[in-house]
Amino acid sequence: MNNIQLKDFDLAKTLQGGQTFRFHNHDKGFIVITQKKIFFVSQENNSLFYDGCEESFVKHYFNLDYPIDEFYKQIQTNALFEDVRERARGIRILRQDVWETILTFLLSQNANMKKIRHNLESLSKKFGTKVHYKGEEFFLTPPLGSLNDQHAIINSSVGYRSQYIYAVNHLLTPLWLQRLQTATYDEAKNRLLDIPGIGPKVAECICLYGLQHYESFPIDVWVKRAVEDLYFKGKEQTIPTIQVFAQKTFGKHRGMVQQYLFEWRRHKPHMNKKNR
DNA sequence: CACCAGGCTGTCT
DNA sequence: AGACAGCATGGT
Repeated sequence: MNNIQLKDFDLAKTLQGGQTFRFHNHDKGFIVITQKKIFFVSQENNSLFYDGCEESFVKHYFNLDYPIDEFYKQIQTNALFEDVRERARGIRILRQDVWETILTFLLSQNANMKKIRHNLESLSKKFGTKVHYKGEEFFLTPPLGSLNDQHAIINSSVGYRSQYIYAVNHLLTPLWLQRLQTATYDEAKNRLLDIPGIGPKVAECICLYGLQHYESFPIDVWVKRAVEDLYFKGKEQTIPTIQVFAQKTFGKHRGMVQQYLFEWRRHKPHMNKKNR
């Protein structure tokens, strides 16, 4: 088994934090599935073990070269609460394939994490390549252009999102994706908003997880509640208000802060159901 | 049974 | 510009 020495990284929090949904527990670690690869990772203290892929891929995918010290310094001084920092310490923004983030977050709207996972598994079983790994059977994430059977999509339990999946699959091209990757944050977001089924929240997720625009700040119900709880005395705010607040308060790398807030709010004891 | 989930679209003010 | 129902499905 190969291994990388690192610090200030938490594999479990990074994988389980709602950025990707295609991983399975395996042997005290995880089997991670993408469009082109399936690999194993586990962590013990400051060692990251991996198998089935190159070291360069692991470093890239888990964003291990991200300037984390600089980020820690910044959040010391920008009014991010101590317990949020401690709860989410070690999280990184994954560097995922753009198409995979488009597919993933089209399937994420008005669903919970378990449902999103189910949606992706279901589509992968129908359209993804079957692979065998460590004695088990898996299906890679369906690539762009492979989701051509509208009836099969409708019958895959993704609900009303099926129409968006079918449409985006033949609307987008490799060239379009390539241009998206060289666009600025504002350009990229606007182009994504032209796609049916992609609104502000999903566009922000794609910009952050698929294009590494750290100034994007996706606001879902959890992040919204986190900001309202911590900075507005629990009083409800509109999403544009929170967007402006985040820009002013959290700076250029507010995408990371967003990930911290999501992690913190989702695990806040006894506050994750009724009565906020 | 009702309500919610990493929301978006169309419609009506 | 803002409010708001409707949307498919699965979980609680």
